[in-house]
Amino acid sequence: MSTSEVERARAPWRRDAQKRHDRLIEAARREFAARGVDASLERIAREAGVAIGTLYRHFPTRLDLLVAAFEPRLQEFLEGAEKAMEMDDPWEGFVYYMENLFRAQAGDRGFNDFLSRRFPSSPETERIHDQVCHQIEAVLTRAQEAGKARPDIAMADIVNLIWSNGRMIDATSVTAPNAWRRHLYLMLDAYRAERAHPIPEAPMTDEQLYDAMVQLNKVD
Amino acid sequence: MSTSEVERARAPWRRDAQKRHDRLIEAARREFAARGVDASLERIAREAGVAIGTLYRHFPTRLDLLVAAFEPRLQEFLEGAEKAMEMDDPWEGFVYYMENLFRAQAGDRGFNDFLSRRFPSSPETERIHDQVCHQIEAVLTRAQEAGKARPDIAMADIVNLIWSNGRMIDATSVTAPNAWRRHLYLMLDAYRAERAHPIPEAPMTDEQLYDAMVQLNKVD
DNA sequence: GGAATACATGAGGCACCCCTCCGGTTCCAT
DNA sequence: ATGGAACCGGAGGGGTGCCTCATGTATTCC
Repeated sequence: MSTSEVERARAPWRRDAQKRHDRLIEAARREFAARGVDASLERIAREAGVAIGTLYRHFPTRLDLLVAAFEPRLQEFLEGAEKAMEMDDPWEGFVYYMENLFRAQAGDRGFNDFLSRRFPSSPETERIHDQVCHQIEAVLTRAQEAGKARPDIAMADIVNLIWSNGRMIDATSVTAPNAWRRHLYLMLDAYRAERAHPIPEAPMTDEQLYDAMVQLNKVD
Repeated sequence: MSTSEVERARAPWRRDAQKRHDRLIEAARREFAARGVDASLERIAREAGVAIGTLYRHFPTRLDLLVAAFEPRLQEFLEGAEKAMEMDDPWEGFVYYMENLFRAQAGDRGFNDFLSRRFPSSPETERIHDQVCHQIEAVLTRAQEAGKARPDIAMADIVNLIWSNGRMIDATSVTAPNAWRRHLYLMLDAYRAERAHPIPEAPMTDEQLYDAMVQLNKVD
């Protein structure tokens, strides 16, 4: 809906091209959501009732299609994130942020993958990922400065939670679609400042984190 | 080593067959460890310097090869588990069990997958998985009865940790090979009785858990 | 040493997937 | 209404993987 308006404004497209473009995005949304970011492009084209060559004409790379398909879910996520920042209680804000994040992962396998990985070849997705990292940093720091979140954790630990949750969702989305929520609240108990116990390993550095997110693209 | 002795005793094999059998298992160990349980069988055969038909002759299904290849790592894991049961302090035992478990996952991508999934078609692996579930149940219950582990958690929650850790390892094994340990100790803080806050979702049932572990075979 | 048997080989069928390229089609402006 | 630009289709080349089976080879035992 918002997509077609924006896109239509962008260029004076032929009407048939516009129609196929829209159908491709719809099919991509379904397939990515159901099968993750590695979904078959040929299948998406088939699903959209369009030839594979046409898909490549509209979206030269997988990431182009990905970005177009995730737009609405990304907006939804960012709105929730903004709300978290505005909450009075820093801990409540942190909890709200995490629940919003985990829910976004749970709703869409593609978006789940998207949040877990990075795609160095795409400046557009890199920008989005940087933004999310900054959000996490901010919401966590605020909760720490209020004395509610334990001070010995870092952004990398939250990314670890994203990976954890991503896998939980892969396992449970069919069988126990709300299981992620239990896991989240259990994890939150680990992040509270009260009675925290020391951790015998340092958090990952920013480089390690980045490389690890890229690594997930290679893991089958 | 222990494998070849056992196998040699099992049947009066031709010497060349024995040699190829051993080479296949070695190659399988390497490949499963590096690429997970979905590693290419053709590649394993190539790696072993053997034709694909020969692989299938020795191991009619992938699971047959898997079981043969994981034998030593499974033994290692079970020994650690036994030690955990024998520790005096129930909480120490729980921690030791979890660290042993996570370390086993970290050391071998195939074993990592193996612990996260179930394979309904193989009675042999089902037996192993049942055994692990019982161990978890025992070591957790003991820590709970001693008042050290929070009483509102269940075996399913530990399996969630297995999934979480499995994904963390996929992400970090190349980049930050000890990251899983930090995550574990953070998680342990969530399991302590003293820190517990209520959780707004029930644990997964046994059926849900089983189905979820099977589901992971289908997720790409 | 030779026959019988156990074993190994690898081409080949099938099913996916990625991506390109060019002949044919559709649309729109004139 | 028609020419030319924009667009589309889909065959095809290259790759991976699973698994089978007819054919050829090695070993063992007499």
